[in-house]
Amino acid sequence: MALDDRKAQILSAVIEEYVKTGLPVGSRAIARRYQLGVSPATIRNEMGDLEEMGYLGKTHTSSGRVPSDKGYRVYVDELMGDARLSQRESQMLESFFRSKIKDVESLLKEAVKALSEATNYLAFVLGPEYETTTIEAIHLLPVTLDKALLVIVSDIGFVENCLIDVPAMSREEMEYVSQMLCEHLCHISLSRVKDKAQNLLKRETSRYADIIVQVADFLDSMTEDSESERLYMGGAANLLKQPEFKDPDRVQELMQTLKNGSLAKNIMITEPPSTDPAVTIGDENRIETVKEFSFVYGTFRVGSSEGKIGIFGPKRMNYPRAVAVVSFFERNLNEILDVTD
Amino acid sequence: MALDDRKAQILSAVIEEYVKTGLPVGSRAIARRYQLGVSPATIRNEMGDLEEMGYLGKTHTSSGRVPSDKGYRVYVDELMGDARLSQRESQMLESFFRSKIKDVESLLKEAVKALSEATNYLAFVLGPEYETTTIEAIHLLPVTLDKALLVIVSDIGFVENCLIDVPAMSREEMEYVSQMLCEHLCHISLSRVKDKAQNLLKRETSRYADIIVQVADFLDSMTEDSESERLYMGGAANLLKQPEFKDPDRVQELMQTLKNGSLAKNIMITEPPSTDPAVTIGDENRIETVKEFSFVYGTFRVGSSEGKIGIFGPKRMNYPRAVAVVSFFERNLNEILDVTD
DNA sequence: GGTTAGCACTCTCAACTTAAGAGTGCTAAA
DNA sequence: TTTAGCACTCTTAAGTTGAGAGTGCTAACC
Repeated sequence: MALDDRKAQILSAVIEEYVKTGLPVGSRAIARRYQLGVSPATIRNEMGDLEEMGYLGKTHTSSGRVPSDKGYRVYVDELMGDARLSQRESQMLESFFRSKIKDVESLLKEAVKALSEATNYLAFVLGPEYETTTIEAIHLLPVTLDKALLVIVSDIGFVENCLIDVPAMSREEMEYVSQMLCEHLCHISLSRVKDKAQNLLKRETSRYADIIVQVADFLDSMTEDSESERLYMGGAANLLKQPEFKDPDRVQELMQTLKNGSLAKNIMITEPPSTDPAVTIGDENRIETVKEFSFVYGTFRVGSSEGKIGIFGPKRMNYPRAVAVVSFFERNLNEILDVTD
Repeated sequence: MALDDRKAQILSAVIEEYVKTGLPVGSRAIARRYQLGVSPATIRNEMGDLEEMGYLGKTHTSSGRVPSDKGYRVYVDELMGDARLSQRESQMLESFFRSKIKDVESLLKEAVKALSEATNYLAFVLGPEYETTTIEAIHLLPVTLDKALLVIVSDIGFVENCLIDVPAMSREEMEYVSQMLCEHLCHISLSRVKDKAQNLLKRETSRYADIIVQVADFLDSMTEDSESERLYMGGAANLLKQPEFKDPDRVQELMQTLKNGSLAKNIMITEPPSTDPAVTIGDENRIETVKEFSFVYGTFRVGSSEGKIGIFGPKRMNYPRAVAVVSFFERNLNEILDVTD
């Protein structure tokens, strides 16, 4: 049985109604609120068909209908229209983007905040992968007699720093060490720079060996905690507003999910349908704990690597709007990161 | 009526029992589980007295007793013993502290994480105040032709950086500008450095004026968002485990409280009883939204200013342990920050 | 006089009952 | 093919009830 026009209309109506209210949708409600020109009984028959085809489900024998994952999928892919941001809203977000360009990291953090507020779901950014980024500059700056500040700038604008111990040395000498480090380690991807540092260490048995060891350690720690550190989240409290979280056990569960990095893992291992922004719905996700949720996310490029920005929320999500907003952020991020690069 | 020995024992017993179970405590339970050598009826009489004195309350006429804020207070001040961390635990935490010394900011973040895990409450650090810290060093580093990295190191080891636009200039010239900035702005507290920058600007009408403006802007933004940025929190999910958060509305409320900075505000305006660590209980707190909670926090000094580290949880808190753990963190933080300074 | 046993009384909580309401599926007629 | 009608199912909220826990009071006890 194919999805004829009327079935499509009814499916859309059920989903939109369900997204709005969170309650199972009955034939009456559809007939009343959507002018389809047929009686509840007819709609009932159609809904029966839709259920048989797997697009709708029931919570119990005599309840209204609830969309299934498959239902959401066909809705997202074929039925729903494009939502557009209001002029006012897109202007506000636009000016936000203009004002927050300080460095990549804080830009991404601010974007998360804005995205979560714009959608009322949890927003996240999965930062660009460290492995493929390269080191742009290394500097050593005097702080006190025996401490120096090591600053590492990557090609994508991330700046990391830490204090290291140094033997007492003159300004010029420190300058020289900086130069030396830069010469050997700059413009090399983070995944390979560690080996380079090792090599450098072998040749250099002088008083700078200790410094090189500390630089290498720091480079290590940069890539090491990348997994969790690269993920920024914001607006978790938004999720609690959803009626699906009336149950405190589920809240617990959700918090666990957020903490242990399932979000990031899921995005990395779930093959999204090839839309942009990508939408993965419920069971399509690969990590068990997020199979009750949906993702909408886009990709942004910065330098030679890429990151993701998107939202995470209940399957019962306003997809047209979610797609529109995420798409907006994706576009703007790409523009800005391209320019400032 | 004074708190004689037996009343004190019974009050302690009620509080400890209530902290354990979260349920109102009856006279039977006390008689059974604590060997006080008297019958439930006697305990009942004593509990009646304790209620009249304001140390205990009831949830309804024929329920067991529940500690009042005043009850907790006298318990914390006079009745509870000192808890000690197990050797194993203090060793683990000790070694954690040794391993995480990278820079002040990440040390504090890690401390929050560890503290929340050790106590199972929400942990927080209120970072040292920016206003009173001074600038230790300013550096300008070339990144690309028309961009430079501005790095500002404060006396307490915080490092902030941002990218700024610069006219094309030689290495030496940039070095010179760095020097110039440092000469005029270093060793001055952040609250006064903005005026200095203004002065500098008046004299300097050359091509560096634009740079100085950007530096001033950045200094501004550093102090500006200090309020919220200085507060690190961790372990919010822990709170959800508490039975008092079975009710989703309260969870909502709590999340709101955490988001809008009530924690920090409360600590700043609430006069704590002069113990160390400080403990403020329920109604003693000044911000309305946290009057159902307790704080246990200590002070650490770093450079010329100070910060707070502590936990936030329900009034029904294991105070002996909370005090022991927070005290441990406080001590260690002070030691480390004193040494690395 | 402090302590205790006994007992009536209060209140909560969980289990059960009930009635209203929403929704379905089926049948038969239009 | 559509629709009206109707019996049936299931949920939900609002009582109802009984068991259990706890109290306060009184009177007896040491």
